[in-house]
Order: sequence, then C-alpha cells, then structure tokens
Amino acid sequence: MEFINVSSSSSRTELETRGVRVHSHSEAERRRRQRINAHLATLRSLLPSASRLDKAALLGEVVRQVRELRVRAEEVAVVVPGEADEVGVEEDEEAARDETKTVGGGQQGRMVRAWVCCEDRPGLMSEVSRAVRSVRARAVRAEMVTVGGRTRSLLQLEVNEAEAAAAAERGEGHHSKLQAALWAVLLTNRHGAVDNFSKRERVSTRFRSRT
Amino acid sequence: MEFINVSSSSSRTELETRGVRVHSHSEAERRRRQRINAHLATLRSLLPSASRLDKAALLGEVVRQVRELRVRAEEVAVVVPGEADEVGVEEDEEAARDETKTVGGGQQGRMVRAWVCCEDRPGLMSEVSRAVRSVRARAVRAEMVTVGGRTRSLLQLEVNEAEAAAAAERGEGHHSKLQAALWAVLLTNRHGAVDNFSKRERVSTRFRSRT
DNA sequence: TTTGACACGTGAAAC
DNA sequence: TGTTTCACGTGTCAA
Repeated sequence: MEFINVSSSSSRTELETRGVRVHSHSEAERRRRQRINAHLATLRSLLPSASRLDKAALLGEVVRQVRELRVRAEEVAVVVPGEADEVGVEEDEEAARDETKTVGGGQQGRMVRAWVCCEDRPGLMSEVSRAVRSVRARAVRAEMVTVGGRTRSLLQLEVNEAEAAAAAERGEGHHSKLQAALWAVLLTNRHGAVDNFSKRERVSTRFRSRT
Repeated sequence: MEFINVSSSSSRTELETRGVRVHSHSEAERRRRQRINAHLATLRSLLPSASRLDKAALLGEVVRQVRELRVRAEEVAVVVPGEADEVGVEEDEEAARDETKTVGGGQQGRMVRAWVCCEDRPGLMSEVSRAVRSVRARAVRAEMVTVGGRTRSLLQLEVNEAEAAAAAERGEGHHSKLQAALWAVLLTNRHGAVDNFSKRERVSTRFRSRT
C-alpha cells in the first residue's frame, strides 16, 4: 500500500530541505522507540516469569514485582543491621498502654524503646546491658539480629518513673542520658579486636553467598 | 498533513464498511496505548525519584530499581529466617581448607556447616548445643538471626574424624545423625509455652511496623 | 474472516 | 529557534 503526500500547507519551500528534515524526524522517532523497547527487553529478561508476554502485560508484571520487592525490602531494612552506626531512644506508647492495662496502674514506669546498630564484638551486649542499668532501666524484652559482623539490638525498656522525673527536673530529657550511655558503648573499643572480626567478616560473607 | 490512499488493491468494495473497520481499528489501538500508558503512570507513581521523567528514562530507572531490589531481596532470603521449619547439614569445604591450611594437618577433623530454622523458644540454643555435642561435634562459629519469633541458626562445626569414620562404617552418613538430632530438637516442645510466644510475636510485629 | 499486537511516519506541543 | 517527546492513525503480520 502506498501513500502520496497531498498536503500543500507546508510553509517549507525547498523540497530537499524538507525531505532531509522529515527523514531526520522519523529517524529520531525510530531511535526513541528503540530506546524504549531496549529497556522493555531488559525487563523481559529480568523477569523470567513474564517472558513472551504482551507489552502491556509485561509492564503489569513489572508493576507487580516492584510492589512486591519494595515491601519486602522495606521490611528488611527495618530489621537488618545497616552499615551506619546508629543509636535511638523513643517512648513506646503502645507497650506502655498494654502494660498499664494488664496490671492496672502506672506503677511500673514508662516504657521506652531503644535500639543500637553497630559492629558486633565480644561483650557488646553486656556493655549495652550496663548502659541500661546505669539509667535505672530494666530490659523487658530484647531482640537481636547479627549479620556479617553487624549487629542491631532492639530493647524494650521499663524506666523508673521517679528517676525519669528527677532527670526531667534537672533539665535533662527522659531519654538523653540513656542515649548518651548507648553512644558511649558504641564509641568504646571501636577498633578493639579488629583482627578477630575482620576474619569473622570474611567467613560470614562466604556463608551468605553459598547457603 | 494529509494522505490519500492511492492503493487500489483493496478487496473491500463497500466504503462504509471499510470506514467503520478503520475506526474500530484506530480505537482498538488507542485502548492498547492507554493500557500501556496506565501501567507506565503506575510505575511513575511507584518510583518517587523518577517522577516527571522521560518515558524511556522512566523505564531505565525501573530496570535499575528492579535489579537493586532483586539482589537485596535475594541476600535477605538467605539470611532471614523463613516461615518453614528447616534443618540442614553439609560439609564446608572452604572452611576445612582454610583450617588445614592454617594449622598444617587434617588432625582437627572435618568442617561441617549446619543450620536450623524454627520458632524461637527459651532454651533452644542449649538444646541445639546438646545435639551438637551428642555427635561429638564442636561449634567453631555460630551466627544467629531472630526475627519476629522465628530463629535461624548457622553453625560451623568441627566433627571428630574418628567418629565420622565409625559412623560411616556402620552405614550411616556423616551428617545423618547430626541432622536427626537437630530435627529432634525442632520436634520437641513444639507447642510448649505457646502463650508466652504468641504474645511475644505480637510485640515483635509492632516493632517491625513502627521502627 | 476477525482480532490483537507491533512498528512506522507524522503533526503538534514543550522546552 | 530546532530538538525532543508524545499521541495518533495506519499497514502488516500472526493466531
């Protein structure tokens, strides 16, 4: 099937110039299309499940996968120790409510959630434990994750109400003392026993890649 | 710019019929386009970084994200305890090689990698430890991950060479005895202290969603 | 035959 | 301005 260009409204007088321009235009569009399709092909190869699928269906599958991977990675980021050293302290309203509800009064003190993320080392937990005791807090629950030499510890603490009030009167925040104590743990012996742990790190990497 | 169809090879005689066909065709194509573009828009909204981007560039970004999330999820799947109970034992050639290389002989026994994935419970590790000792093995290294009440333990063990040989003579595999002992740990007290742990699981979920 | 998917060239609009 | 991106209608091939 052929077409004849009948349009006479062209403001361009020289036919050759126009011919070149049109050619360039169509070619540019062609390049654009092939860029898009290249990425589409990459996605096809990336999703083994969605090979030999409609272009639209492929994109739908991509959407599905991105959503799924996104939530999974999000859950993980929360739970797995990261590369950066980190200390956090915040009140745990929900746990405090549960506690007061089950027992009846506010006598047990405020509930606090604290976490530490750093390089693992022998004795780390006892140091953290000492830091907790140093602010007259008691660990109600603890959760630890250690991966490849990095540790994240999550502590649910009950702090002495009187102690917290006294700290508040002295102008200190409820949590700043605990936070400082935990930072002190992190900054202590940061380069201690490095040899042991560099070796452990290697082994751990092996584990990860082969299991 | 307009076109006149000069081709006379059309087998269609009735112009009206052809007209509706053409119209239906273009409309179908339009629907197809809008299906694709809808998914593209979804991807745009899904990737906050790639808003207001070229269509091709958007797809490029999608490819990048999928690759990144894919490897992250893969790493995670290896390391985070899954929902299914699991026991594994296999020889660790690399560790064995390192060990023999650093010390010089094969006198330390074979290196074995064992792992257990199950519901966490008090005393679990000592039971695992007892299982390890029951096959005359010694834990050289251990890595634990506990998330939301599920635990995965990874043990690098040194098994007594003589013991392994004796087991082999009795027709037992090197690892089957250890594997059985670990399964026994998993199957013991499976429903013990459930109340404590259902509560713990709830708290853990809270942690995960709010930290 | 019809229906759907794809690539193409083009006009228009966005800088 | 011209370069680039997008939507559109169309031809074509395949089921």
